[in-house]
This record gives sequence, C-alpha cells and structure tokens, in this order.
Amino acid sequence: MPELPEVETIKRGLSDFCLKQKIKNVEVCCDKSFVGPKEIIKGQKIIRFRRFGKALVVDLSGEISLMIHLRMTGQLIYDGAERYAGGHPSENFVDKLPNKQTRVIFRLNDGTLYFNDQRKFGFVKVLPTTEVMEDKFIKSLAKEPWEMDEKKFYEKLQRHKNAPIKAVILDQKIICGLGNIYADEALYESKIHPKTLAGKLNPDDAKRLLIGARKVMEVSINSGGSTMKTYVKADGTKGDYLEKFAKVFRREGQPCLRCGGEIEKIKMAGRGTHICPNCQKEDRND
DNA sequence: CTAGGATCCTGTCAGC
DNA sequence: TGCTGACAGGATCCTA
Repeated sequence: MPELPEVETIKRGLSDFCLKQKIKNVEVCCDKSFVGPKEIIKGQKIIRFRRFGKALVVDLSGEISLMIHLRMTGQLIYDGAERYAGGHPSENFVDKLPNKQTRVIFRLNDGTLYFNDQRKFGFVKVLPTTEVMEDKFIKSLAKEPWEMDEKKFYEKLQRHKNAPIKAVILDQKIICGLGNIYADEALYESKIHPKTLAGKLNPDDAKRLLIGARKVMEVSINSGGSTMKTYVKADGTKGDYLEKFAKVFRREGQPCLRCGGEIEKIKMAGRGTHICPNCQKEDRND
C-alpha cells in the first residue's frame, strides 16, 4: 500500500495540520490495530513527525512516541476545519468518519485524526521516544535509495544472487522504501526485467536501478504521492502519480511510452508485476 | 545464511 | 441472485 512517497507526503501534510496539537483522547476500535498502553498518550502534545522507510513516527511530549505502519490498506485522515487524507486510496477520504474501517481515533484540540485500515495489517504502536531507534522493524531497515552507495548496493545484490531482482528490492532490509508500484517503475526505468536474478546484474545495472528508484520516488513525492488526496479548502488537489506518472503500473494492455510495445502484467513473488517485454528483456547472456 | 511460500484480514470483482 | 476464487501499493513466519 502506501510506499515511501505516500508516507512522506502524509508526514508533510500532518506536520502542517497536527503539529503542536494536544491529544485529548484516544479511542481504539480494533485491539489488533493498537499496541501498547493508550492511557499514557492522553494529554500529550504532538511535537514532531519522522519517517523511516514506510514507517511514520509521531513524537509526543513526555518522551513518548507512536510508530505507525499503514501496511497494505492503512489511511491517516485528519478531519478539522479542513480535511487532509493520505494512504490507501478510497472514497472514504471524503466519507463520513468514523466508518467501518476506522481502527483508532485520536481526538485533538482542533480536529480528529483517524487511523483507518481495511485489512488490519497496519498498526499504531506506543513506545518511549528513546526506544524508537531500537524498534525491531526500524532497526532492521536498510538505507533509502538516496543514502545507498552504488557499490554497496551492487555488493548487496550479489549476496542474493539466486533471487529475482524484484523480490530483492522489495526487501526493506536490502533497500528501503520501495513497494510494488515503485519496484515495477524503477525496473522499467532502468530497463531491467523483474525476473532477472540479482547475481546477473552488473555494477552498471545496479547503478541504473538505484538511480531509477530515486527518480520515480522523487517524481511521486513532488506530485503528492500516488494516493494522496488532500482536501484543503474544499477545492483540494489530488495526488495523482498513478494517473500522470506511472509508466507501467496498472497500465497492462496500454502502449509503452518508450517503445510503443504493449505493457504486460505478470505474476512474481506473489505480486502483480508490470513490464514492457520489449524494453525489459528477460534473457541476459552476459 | 538464502529462497520461496503461506499467512494475517476485509472487500471487490470476474466468472460461472 | 448467489457462490467461488483471485487479487490487493506489506511484512513476517516457517520450511527446506
């Protein structure tokens, strides 16, 4: 669901709307979605938002933090004088809230922050601010594409030489931030077939892939993420990476914007995978 | 250690 | 209409 660009966009948006607000009350509608004691966050003020890969961290006063992961279908929606919504795209962004998928409700001074999550894979976790960096998930994350050294990336790929490259770049412990959309887009950008074994890639391939990953995510962040819909002053701009910038994701049957060939959808590592079979050749005899 | 598949959960859609 | 299976922007756990 939300990948790095979407979480980054949420981070920026919520920083605008929720910073310095006090959490007056917390209502947990689904126990599975909330980990830790909820009582201790009541009365605390939101002082900072941070992002680690696809995880959002909300630092509160009193040395308490919330770690939020949206996984596949999570959404964060702030409803105040204006509405700001991000995460899994759905019409719920404009629906009445709370709704059937609302799992946690934060009552703030000037509005309400809803954590919605259809499939309940995501969660909000309470932990001391000092322990955020020790959190098992956050600690395990690899660097993001912008911080990743090209050589180190190539070396990492060699350590997974028998796995298809798409599966490798979806692993947050290898490179952090890519999900199903941006993995497909980055591979298309760098003209690498997703089934190519990581060990078959040469240093130049690795470099192109890394640069491609940075590029597709930057474009998305600059357009407000692929799924963001911000309803600011009711006229609302809408994040539209998929419609405007995705070159292969959900474009099966349509022409490749580079060669005119037909985009195909295949299945890989249990995920739908989009390629231009002409630009991304599977067989490499080098 | 790596690689691959099942699994968590709810909802929607295509095809009988 | 009703059922059934496939699929969904993620990550973990288990097995070989």
